[in-house]
Amino acid sequence: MRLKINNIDIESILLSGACFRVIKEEDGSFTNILKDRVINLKQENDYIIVNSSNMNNIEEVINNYFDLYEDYNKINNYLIEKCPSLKNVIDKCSKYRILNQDPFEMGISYIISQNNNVKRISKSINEISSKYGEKIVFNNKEYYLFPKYEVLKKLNSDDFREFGVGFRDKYIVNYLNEFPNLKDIDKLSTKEALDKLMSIKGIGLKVASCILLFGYHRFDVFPIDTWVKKYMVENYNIRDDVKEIEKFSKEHFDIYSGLVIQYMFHSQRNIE
DNA sequence: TGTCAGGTCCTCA
DNA sequence: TGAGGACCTGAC
Repeated sequence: MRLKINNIDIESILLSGACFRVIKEEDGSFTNILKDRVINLKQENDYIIVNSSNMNNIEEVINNYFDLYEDYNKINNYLIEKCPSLKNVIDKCSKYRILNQDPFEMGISYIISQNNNVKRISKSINEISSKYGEKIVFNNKEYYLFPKYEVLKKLNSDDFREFGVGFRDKYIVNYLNEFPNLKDIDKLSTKEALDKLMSIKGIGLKVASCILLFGYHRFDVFPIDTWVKKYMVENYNIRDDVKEIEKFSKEHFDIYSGLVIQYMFHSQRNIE
């Protein structure tokens, strides 16, 4: 199926580091495992060619996944008006979007991400999925969906240690124990939601922020990591201090701080 | 062989 | 209140 898309670059979005299960194919397309299906996408200018193990509702699935219902032009114009120095970085990221990904999967993925690198994070997530996720055969290859909560909640820390997650094994178990209490998180204020996530031992500010930004689509959190710190220190002449960066972000980027920080991370890692 | 990775927790001033 | 070290592990 061929779908019209507006002003996005799927390669830079999928390889931005927020998506741990995407595979870049030799033909330039991308195979990715979503919550309930495997998709293969190839961008040709303003169109993407979509193939999937499940074509049901596919247009809506793609539009939602790439956040195409959100008006980023409007947000970007608002940000440039509020903070003109952002124009440069926003221009570089005009085709970037925050993906709508599964909150449960994001929780476990970002717990695994702490003090870790993308290659190893992906390896652990793929191995957990291969052992406990539903098998999908697509284009004559086997893929595995991310396992359901009901399956993973039966596991203990030793079961997770098998997948190379190291000391994070018990953090994952803590998260699984608390996950049922997170179902109303959308109703909480951002601060309440962060506090709730951070009450789980093994989830700090950075991981909680990533879960809210990438799993719950909260644009007003601050996932400040080493890349973002570097950018802010170099470009805004502020101290290498999370609290100071957070204060600055809130003042200058308002309810879209998380998006701006992601733009900075994106431009710092992929462009400069 | 040592260092590092998109952090968090714990201990100790 | 915050600085500094420990923590799993595999890639380079």
